[in-house]
Amino acid sequence: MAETKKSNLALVAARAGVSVASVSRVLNGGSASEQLAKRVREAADELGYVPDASARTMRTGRTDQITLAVADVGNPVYVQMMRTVTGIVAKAGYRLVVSSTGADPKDQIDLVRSLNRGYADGLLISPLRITPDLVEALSASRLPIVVIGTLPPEVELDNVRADSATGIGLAVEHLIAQGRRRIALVNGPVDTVPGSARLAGHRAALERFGLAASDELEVTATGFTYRAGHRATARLLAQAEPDAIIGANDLLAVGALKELAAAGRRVPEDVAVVGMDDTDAAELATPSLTSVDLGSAKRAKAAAKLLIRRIEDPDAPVVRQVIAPALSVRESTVPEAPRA
Amino acid sequence: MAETKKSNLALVAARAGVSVASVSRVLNGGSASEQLAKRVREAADELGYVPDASARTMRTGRTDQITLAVADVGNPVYVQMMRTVTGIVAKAGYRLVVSSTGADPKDQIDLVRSLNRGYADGLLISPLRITPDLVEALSASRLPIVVIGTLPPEVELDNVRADSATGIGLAVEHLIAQGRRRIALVNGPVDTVPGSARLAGHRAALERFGLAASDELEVTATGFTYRAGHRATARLLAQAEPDAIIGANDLLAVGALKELAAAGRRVPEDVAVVGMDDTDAAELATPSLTSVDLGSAKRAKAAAKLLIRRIEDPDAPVVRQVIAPALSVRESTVPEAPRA
DNA sequence: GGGGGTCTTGAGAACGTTCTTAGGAACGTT
DNA sequence: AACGTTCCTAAGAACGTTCTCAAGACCCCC
Repeated sequence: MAETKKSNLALVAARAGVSVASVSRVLNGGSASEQLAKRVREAADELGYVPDASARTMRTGRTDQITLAVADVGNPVYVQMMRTVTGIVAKAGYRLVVSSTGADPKDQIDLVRSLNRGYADGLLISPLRITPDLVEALSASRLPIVVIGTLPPEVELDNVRADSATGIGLAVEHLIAQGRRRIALVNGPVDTVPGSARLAGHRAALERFGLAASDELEVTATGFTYRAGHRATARLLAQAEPDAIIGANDLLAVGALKELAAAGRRVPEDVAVVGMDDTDAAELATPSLTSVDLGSAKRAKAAAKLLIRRIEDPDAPVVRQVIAPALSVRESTVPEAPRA
Repeated sequence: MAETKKSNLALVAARAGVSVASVSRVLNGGSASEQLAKRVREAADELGYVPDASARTMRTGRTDQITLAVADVGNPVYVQMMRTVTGIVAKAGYRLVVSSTGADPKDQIDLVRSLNRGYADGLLISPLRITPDLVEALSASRLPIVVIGTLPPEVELDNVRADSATGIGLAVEHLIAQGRRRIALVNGPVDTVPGSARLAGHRAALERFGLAASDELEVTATGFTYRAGHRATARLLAQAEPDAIIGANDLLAVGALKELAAAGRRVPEDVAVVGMDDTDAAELATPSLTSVDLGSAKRAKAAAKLLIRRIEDPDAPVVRQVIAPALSVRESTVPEAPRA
């Protein structure tokens, strides 16, 4: 069947002895006589015809693609989101393309701008840092956009966010129930969206339960990575004697586990550890990691649905959703945790 | 500046009082008088002009995009590849889009076919399973393609592969040097490219060192995941008494670590464990995992360069590269492994 | 048997860009 | 003063598709 040469509607039409319009109609399921349809399909097969995406896009204004922008493909929480989103958009007839932007807001701005060239019908973005420039670029974009993460309240964009504060509250409550009192936070950079939210959440939770927050119990890692968590925990142990550590995400918490082991502290007997995001890394860790499920899969799902709605109805009212957190208890906080 | 309405070259040209051709020339760096260039740029700014990607693509035949198809975004080895590739293609002026296909060859075939519609200028693909249909689709594609992974020898495609057999040889050699004799393999599905290669490599290595290969020491997990490794190792321990376990990738090996801990075996004292791919997961594990570096970063880099070359010179001779493995020794095989 | 309807098909415009071709102005040379 | 060069700019075709519009064929019913 398939010829090697690139073919187009005109060639197919010529071969079938019909007009270009008819070929297009047949191939797109329009009405046509059985006889003509058969001739067209045969000709298309023989020529190995494949429609050209850019020509179709130019004509229709649609790409049937949705872009998911993630800051760090190495973070398992984004992996979870990718998996969820892929399924949802595929069901609605869109292809998902993933764009890894890096942590720099400049790259994200470039991406948002470039999408205005018409690479995709919509954008799902979960920015690590929200700068005024980024907000400006997002707002100015012609493209339907749904932001996963917290936005300034005045921004008129569909938005699904986690509730870090409540999530940390769950962790603190659980730790206090286990008799812990010196509950430290190994945070990521505080100029990021999750970093600032988790710092505030930590302080609020301690206060709520009548524990004094102290600078000693808060350390800031250089990123949301395993290695950064490792180093930051070393600093923490040099300056304080926590009996519990909350990592601002699972990777940081795993880094803390590592450093605690190296420092000869037993987990959870000497120090309990809690992660956040409840990703595969939490289950995979030794001991397995109690983790705050911030609903990454639910967030991704809600965001994807919101985006599809927005694409189909650009004038729909702006929706802002908050996903409630939950706690997954594992070995790192209770000696006799249930095993899978 | 930016108007909200979508604009095009004709609008810019009208506003600047010049022809469409001149606007295009100015914006693409062609020669033009300073005066005209200035008028054009001002008009473009005022209208918030953004060129349309599909129109440009239709005219030029280029998208300046490269697609990377990965079977499983959750596998850290692909994360490593994505990171590497992003940098290389960006330097050459391409945008990278990642497509997550799932393990089903059918999805991969769909992707390859759809790319013939002109979504990208080239494809980087690392198939888990190579079926005749997939080979057929890859060969029939008009698009420049580089395959990361082993291909049937008759396929005329640029290709970069790992050397699993030698890699497993390194692991076995190292384990034997540590006094191990009953060296088991926790493999992934054997109908996959890496699965079959690693099974063959295991048998060859045992034979080479004068150890008898036995079915008891080989178990096959349902996938290359942490959970599958966990379960498969449980089966292994029920049927044999290994003093060393090689996981066909790091996730399987981490699963083995977990199961060994649950079964009360000490690592590395009772059982040594080696992973493959040398990903972040190996360093993150407790104890940290000795792992065979199959050169995923190097492979990705070489493949990206090959693809760019192929795009720029479609008639270049077919290149097949093999990346040599290396062993990263950590705590899971030697009691006193060096710590980072 | 004629009028009005439905159904099938084709011609051609349009989407927004790039690039070829060629016209005209300015300038230098003979 | 005529001619050749060079530079700048404009006109218009082309990429491949979809979709509107109109024309023709056919059928039904009064």
